[in-house]
Amino acid sequence: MEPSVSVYRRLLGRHGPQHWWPAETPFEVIVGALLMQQTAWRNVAKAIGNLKAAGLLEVKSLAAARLGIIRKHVRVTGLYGTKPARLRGFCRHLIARADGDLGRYFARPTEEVREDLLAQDGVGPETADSILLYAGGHPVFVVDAYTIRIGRRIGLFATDDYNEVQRFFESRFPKDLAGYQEYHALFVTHGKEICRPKPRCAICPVRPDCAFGRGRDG
DNA sequence: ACCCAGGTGGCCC
DNA sequence: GGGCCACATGGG
Repeated sequence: MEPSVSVYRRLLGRHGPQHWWPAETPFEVIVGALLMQQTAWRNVAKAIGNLKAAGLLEVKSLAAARLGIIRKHVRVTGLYGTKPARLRGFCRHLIARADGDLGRYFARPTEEVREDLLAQDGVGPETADSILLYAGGHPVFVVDAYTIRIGRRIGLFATDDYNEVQRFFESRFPKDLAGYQEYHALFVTHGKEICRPKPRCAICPVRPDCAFGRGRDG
């Protein structure tokens, strides 16, 4: 059995369907992806709630808002020296590029949209792919720290290079939107719950209830 | 008082 | 092109 498939099945069996991304609209996915960087989802949820309450969870209003106002709402997610400008800059780009219409923005070949996303300040490979996969409906495999950590520990691959890991999955796992969405979500859920960055000590390096059984990871 | 979080961009070599 | 580092709040 193809390893990437069996790992997927084990994660699914262990955690169940995740139904990601947790957002109401594609625009919320984008805002969430930009705010998510290096913080906990709980804080992103608060920030999104703040923006929504202020009527700023919409392309044009956010594009027109003052940085200080945006900062006030997203401060809880940290890195507020950069996130507000990136958020607003991205919205302005959406307007310039597609009149703020996401359907129109995403209506191009995947690679073209991906290049456009990567050209935006604050949008690296993971953020771009998350947006493509969860907001744009483009089937790209999202790689994140958990994907790399877990994949390496269970011997799926040895690299820690984003593109290599992405190719690993895209060339083995069936190319399917729902499957990609679910797989990435499962990696994150498993990682948050079990796969710690560093072993705390030699005696209890990992949690024992990992879906991959004993061994090194968890 | 640490360590970590679903990264990214800027430096330095 | 790879290897650090700052960015900043909130929670364990």
